Amino acid sequence: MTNLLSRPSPGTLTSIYRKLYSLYGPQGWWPGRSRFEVIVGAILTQNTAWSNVEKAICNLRAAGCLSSPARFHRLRAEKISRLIRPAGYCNVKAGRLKNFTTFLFKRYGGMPAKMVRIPTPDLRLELLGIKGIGPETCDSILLYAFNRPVFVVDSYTKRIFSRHGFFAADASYEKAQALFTANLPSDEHIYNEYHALIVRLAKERCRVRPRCEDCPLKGVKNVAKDTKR
DNA sequence: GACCAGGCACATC
DNA sequence: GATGTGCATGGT
Repeated sequence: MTNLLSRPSPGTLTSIYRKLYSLYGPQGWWPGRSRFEVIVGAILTQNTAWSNVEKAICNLRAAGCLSSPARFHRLRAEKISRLIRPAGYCNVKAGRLKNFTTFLFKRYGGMPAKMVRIPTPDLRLELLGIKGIGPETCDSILLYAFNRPVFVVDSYTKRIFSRHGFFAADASYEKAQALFTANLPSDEHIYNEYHALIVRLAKERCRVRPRCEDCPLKGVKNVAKDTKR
């Protein structure tokens, strides 16, 4: 019971990573001045272009709302909604941000730094328990705000790697994630760059030329043994 | 005017 | 469990 179409040859995913890294270089993810700001960005970027998230974050910064979680937590949802308007879904996201800060204060006294001592699997479950934080947002927070070696699977990753036969297009989040964690060293730096590089690749090429002949992934050997679906 | 963008929750079947 | 829909704005 796997959605994997084939098991990649040893080193395949590493060589793709090297290829992308040599092509694009370090991506410098995640832009954010604090753990809290990274978390806010992770929620704001749900189904939203980062350029629009930046506008919302600028508004929050200018209003002094990101100087501390406490400051943010005191804001009313209506005010947050106004400030994050450029990021879209402002009412929904204002609620989600409030859900997170409510959790943060109830569980950790409003201090993200206190979350660093929690083991990754436990922290993951806690975050997933917050309404508005799904697998991708949760893993983005773990990786980019807390430097945990958790691979983030987004729609680009699914689209690109299913097209190249690594897993079925309808593979679950966990199955897709397992492909990477099982075939890469458990290294926060690699996961950080890999995800960012996939996004870069998708934005730069695949949207324009979905079947481009010079795709960087083309020619990378994937296939060892076929396995059942 | 259509489509897409660094998702998620909820209702329905 | 799978699928469809609402949520919203800004750029191309």
